[in-house]
Amino acid sequence: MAEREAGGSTGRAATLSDVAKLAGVSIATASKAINGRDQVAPATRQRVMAAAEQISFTPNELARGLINGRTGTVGLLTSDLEGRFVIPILMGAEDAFGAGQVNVFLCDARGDAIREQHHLKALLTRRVDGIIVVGRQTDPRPSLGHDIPVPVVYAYAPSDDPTDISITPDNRAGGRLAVEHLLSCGRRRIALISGDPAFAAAQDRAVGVREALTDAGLELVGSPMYSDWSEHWGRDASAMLLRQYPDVDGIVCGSDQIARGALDTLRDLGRDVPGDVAVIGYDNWEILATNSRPGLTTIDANLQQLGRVAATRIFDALDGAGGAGSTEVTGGTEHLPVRLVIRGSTIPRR
Amino acid sequence: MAEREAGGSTGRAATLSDVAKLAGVSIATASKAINGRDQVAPATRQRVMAAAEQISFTPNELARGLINGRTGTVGLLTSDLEGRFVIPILMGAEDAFGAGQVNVFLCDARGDAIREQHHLKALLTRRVDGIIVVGRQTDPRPSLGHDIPVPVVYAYAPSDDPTDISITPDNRAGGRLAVEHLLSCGRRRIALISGDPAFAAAQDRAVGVREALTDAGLELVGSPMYSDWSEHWGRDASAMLLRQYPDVDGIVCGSDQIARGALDTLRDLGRDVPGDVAVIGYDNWEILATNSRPGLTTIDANLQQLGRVAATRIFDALDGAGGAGSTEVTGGTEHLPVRLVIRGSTIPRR
DNA sequence: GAAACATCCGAAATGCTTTTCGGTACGGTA
DNA sequence: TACCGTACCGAAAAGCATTTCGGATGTTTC
Repeated sequence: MAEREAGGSTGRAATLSDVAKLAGVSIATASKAINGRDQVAPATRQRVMAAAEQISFTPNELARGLINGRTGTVGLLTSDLEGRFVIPILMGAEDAFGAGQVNVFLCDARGDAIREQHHLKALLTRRVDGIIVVGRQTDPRPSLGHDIPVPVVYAYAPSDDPTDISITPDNRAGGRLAVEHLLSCGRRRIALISGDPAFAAAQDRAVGVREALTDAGLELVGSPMYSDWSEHWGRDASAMLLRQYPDVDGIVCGSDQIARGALDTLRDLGRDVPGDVAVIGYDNWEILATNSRPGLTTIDANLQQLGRVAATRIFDALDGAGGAGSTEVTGGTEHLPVRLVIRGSTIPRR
Repeated sequence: MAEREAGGSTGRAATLSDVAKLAGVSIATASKAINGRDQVAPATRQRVMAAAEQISFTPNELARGLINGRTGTVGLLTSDLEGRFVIPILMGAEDAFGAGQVNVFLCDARGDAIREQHHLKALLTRRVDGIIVVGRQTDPRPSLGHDIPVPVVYAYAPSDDPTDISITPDNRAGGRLAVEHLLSCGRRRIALISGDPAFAAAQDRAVGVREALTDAGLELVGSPMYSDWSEHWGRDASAMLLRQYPDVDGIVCGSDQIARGALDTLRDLGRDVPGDVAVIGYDNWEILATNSRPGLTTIDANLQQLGRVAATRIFDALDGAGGAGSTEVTGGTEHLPVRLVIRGSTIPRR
């Protein structure tokens, strides 16, 4: 009886000893042959490789991880329900090394601290090489603490503990970039509509906006308008803005959603974009930015790059800790540059 | 010298033998005590647990997986760049068993078959218990084949091989549901604006729409309008529609994006929604559906449920294959029910 | 007081790969 | 012919947890 191989879908995976037996060598030799170590005669290597191919042998990464202490896996801990931030960051982390070198466990804690602890424990149990914590705001979040046996990197949302390693987009530079672009489009009467003022993102971007205006010898039209990050607010705020300052010719929006709302209102009021008023958003949320009329110029946070850097920091920390050279991985918050994406809402197209 | 424990961030993780030594028992006893097996005196168990707690021991899941052949991990293979489908499916898969029981490797192939193969190989190497393949369309996709040593389930996009296990939302039922809802709102002159007719989703939903209308003794106003899934098309199509059939009182849209475009045009033309015309979308893409004016009634594909079912099928297949009972896991495409989400675009609010 | 029995614990094998180190065979040298 | 070096190969341990089975207690019963 034993077990049938019928479906092929159940056959126990081939092991190295199967390969060795088939090739007529010892397990040790098979291992060396497959992993390209020397100490193996070319003919023998050939034979082993052929055998491995024949029974489609793939080394068991579990056993491998057991030995060398590295699993080549990383845990991504998030509460980003939309996946808006986490997916690009994940792709970046995958890319940091060759494709398939590193695999990522994605864990969604759904904003629940208990669930986050569960996931954390599960990840440690699986011996991930490191953990990337992704928040959905750029406000500092509580640190996971320092009694974790693997490196932890905080991405997007920095840790509130300055000795942790954090990587976050440079919102201030983003604010500057937005204004500088509007200025280069010849705009001089620029207003700011942003989201919830309790968010660091709102504050930081506003600082950048102000700096750039000051540098140009200008001032903001009216005071910055804060409420929430929604399209509704974008619509309402821009209506108010235009009633009070009809000669505004540029609007910096704190998010693409707000910008969408602003575009809506401008249309309703018969203002031409970008002819009368140029509008710039923030986030480069494709679904919003590319479908608006006109397309939305916006600031992209380079999240993929952010993921790449985060993964790199983890393995830097590992190598630093293990090696004798002690490449001292220092904590602190690293601000990554952002990028301007130009579409029709600031520069006429076609 | 040896190595310092200073930071605490480098200390080699505790092993079972550390616990055993500390508790003054053998490794075997420590294992039994921690895993709640009997054959251990209560007092001994206490002692072991305390020791484990003290040095914060977590069992090495790699070693565990090596023994019992199950790793408790699942690979999620996708090309869904947006993460719009894959995130809910992932959450469902995580939920299928208790939190932290199953961890998911998320791999983004970016639409590249080569990269997909790389990821597939990497996942097998890591001895995942199964693989969920998530497409971004409901059109059948090429099967990964049958020479994979673990169960494979195709989610959202079914496999083109009918002997594979596929799980996909019931688009036809969705189409019916949309029309039935409009009918229940008293609409009788209903039109359909959908996306790319080459997509199965477009066709299936249209079939459902027609069926429901026929059942009610009605016909579609005009012929179904197909082009792409964008807001632009939604705007243009609805403008054309209203020019030709000014008395339309209900529009079924093939996606939320199209519906957004339609809402835009209706506004521009001074039609009241839902007073004059009711609009219903498809997908329940929150960012679009909740921010429109009015909020968009739409069909939700229950993706989280889909992920849950997919994960369940994998472990069913595993148990079926291993067990003697042979719970015969048959292939085929399973259509999961969808759900109506009512907002202001069909029923006046407030 | 001796035999039968239940209880609890530990040595050792298992799963799979890597690595070290000792061993074999062969060609060449004195 | 006796010896040495080289090039290959293999036995065995290590890495960690689980499980089986035999052994060591202590308890009950006749």
